[in-house]
Amino acid sequence: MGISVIERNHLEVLRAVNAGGSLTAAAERLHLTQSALSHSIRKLEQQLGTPLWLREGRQLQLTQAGKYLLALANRLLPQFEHAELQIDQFARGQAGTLRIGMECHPCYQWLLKVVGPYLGHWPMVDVDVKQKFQFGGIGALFGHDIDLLVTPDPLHRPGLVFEPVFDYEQVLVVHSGHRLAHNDWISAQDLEPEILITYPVAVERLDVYTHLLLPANIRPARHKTIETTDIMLQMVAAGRGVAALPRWLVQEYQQRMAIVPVQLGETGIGKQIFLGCRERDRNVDYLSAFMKLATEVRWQGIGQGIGQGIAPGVLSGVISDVVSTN
Amino acid sequence: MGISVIERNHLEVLRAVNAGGSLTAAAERLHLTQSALSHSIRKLEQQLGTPLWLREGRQLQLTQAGKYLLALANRLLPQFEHAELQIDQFARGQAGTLRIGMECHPCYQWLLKVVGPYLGHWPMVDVDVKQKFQFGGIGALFGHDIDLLVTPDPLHRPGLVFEPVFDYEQVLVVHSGHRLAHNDWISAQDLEPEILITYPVAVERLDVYTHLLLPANIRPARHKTIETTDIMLQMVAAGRGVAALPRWLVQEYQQRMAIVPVQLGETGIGKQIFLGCRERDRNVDYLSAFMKLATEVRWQGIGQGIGQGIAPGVLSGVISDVVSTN
DNA sequence: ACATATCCATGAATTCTATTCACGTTAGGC
DNA sequence: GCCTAACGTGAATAGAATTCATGGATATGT
Repeated sequence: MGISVIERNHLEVLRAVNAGGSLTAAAERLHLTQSALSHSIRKLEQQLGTPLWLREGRQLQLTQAGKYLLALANRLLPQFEHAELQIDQFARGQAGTLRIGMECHPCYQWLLKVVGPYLGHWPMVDVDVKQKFQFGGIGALFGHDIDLLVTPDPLHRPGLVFEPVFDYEQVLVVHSGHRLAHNDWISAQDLEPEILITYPVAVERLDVYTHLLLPANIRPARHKTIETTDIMLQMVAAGRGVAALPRWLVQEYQQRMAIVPVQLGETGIGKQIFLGCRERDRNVDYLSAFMKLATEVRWQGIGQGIGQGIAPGVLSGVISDVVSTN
Repeated sequence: MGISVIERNHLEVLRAVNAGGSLTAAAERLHLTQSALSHSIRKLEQQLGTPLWLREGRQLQLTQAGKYLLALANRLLPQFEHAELQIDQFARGQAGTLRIGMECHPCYQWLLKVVGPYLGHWPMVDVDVKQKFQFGGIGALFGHDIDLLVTPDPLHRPGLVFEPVFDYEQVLVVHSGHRLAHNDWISAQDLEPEILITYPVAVERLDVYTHLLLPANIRPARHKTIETTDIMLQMVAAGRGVAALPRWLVQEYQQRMAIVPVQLGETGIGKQIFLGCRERDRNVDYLSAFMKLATEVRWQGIGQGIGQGIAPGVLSGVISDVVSTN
């Protein structure tokens, strides 16, 4: 049983040197003398039996072992840091922070409806929403970057649990004066001359494509991507293109914009959104409470939409809370 | 910027106390005095601002914060430990250990054909095969428990890369005197009176079910599960049941056993096996070399089978090398 | 080419931290 | 009620990590 040689400390050093570029800069970051760092590094290298940097002139070049440790540092240090925050919350009598990841753009509006009541029931829990993941939502769950994942693509695997939280219909949104505005439904051919606006994600994740366009082997005249739902709908209302969004979402905006939802395809495109978490976390009370609440909200008005809409002020207020991981 | 308070050290304490049940036992494990532990724990608890254990009489009960840290320890410590081993290998001039995970039972025979040449080309790389995963193969990849995954269910997600490595046909194996032995193909109805032998995995992962039985809503008379391919085929050869396996595998055993492969379903069941790794690792030379070699082996005789079979001795010899994670 | 500013390494001195030792306290078993 | 097993505490000590002072090496600018 070899005793521990790599300490958290060492990982901090690797990260700092990498970030600072030089030993001296790293020392500064760590509130240490350059000398201290030099000593500590030398000792570590001695214990490991291999150098971590090649000293080329006054440049430090990571060796293979060094790169390996740096990767480890980037992986583990965030977990240490988050653990400290979490424990600090425990210490203050709070239950912790629920980090929710979102893989589906328009679900944000739905999430807000759940988060509101949730925060009321669990005053000692903070909620944090993340929307960008280096390794995708699933990776973020496995990597403990988030605790819950809202996604249209569940993945029933050992270690993860998904539950459907709501169903909706994906429809085409067009300007109310649009030639397709009064169609019963839209075919792939109907879209051929159109400008299609979508979120900037891979085509495989866009249902208009997978369910309608790709099977018919048809592409719209143009395909533009826009990040935000609001701007997207502004474009549609201005007659500058068409978009595919959940029906309930369109209905909420319909009050104040000249837009119309139209069924996509002969049978319509049905979608399901899932909420997933790590299996181990199922007995974390404030987490399972969120899942329970989320599944209950399902029956409470999504799809009826109009009248339950959220005031724009509230909406944008909460949106600004969103934290994005690089 | 709060400075680090949780150290690897502390995680070791959490784990040791949990394993030992008492402070004294834990101290023993850590080659420390009980007093040292007590001091160190007190300091940690002070810094965190919350107790990690409730002292109930002479029993230690983990608090919420303590449980949280214990989970962290169980997650992070193995990574530290593996990193130390890996760096030790770097230090000895070795490239490291390639940890291959397997999610498909019969692929083992295929893997052997790749590992042999690979070990020849990369004398400084060790290979380790793992077959059980707490969180499934994907979880093991994300959690850095393995570096490569052999699986029939690839998952194209950001952060992971999969490549097909070989195709094969899944066939029914029956005793050569079996009533179905000379059928052109097998229908779901044909299986109804049979005893079906499979590996002990979920029905959804068995192609006989997903492709044949479930669609027809038919179940075989009995369903037995057996761990090992050899015993499974012994059973089949003894007329005690039928099984579904890759055609090439059956052909290899056919030389020394009275068994016959028969096509499953009218069109046959085609399968593809994939090799996956973390995207970041793609530029690790010895790892990408394995993937390259694996894709090349595809054309070299799998499916022709007979004559290239592996001698039973070699086979079982290597099988015993398999390391299973709890 | 020379001075200069950076940057890293080293050894001895120092400060700080972890560990031990010795003892006290508490809870449960017989 | 006494004995054992287990944890807590304070002072003493052994052992680390950190600093200080310094020197050598390498780029940069004039």
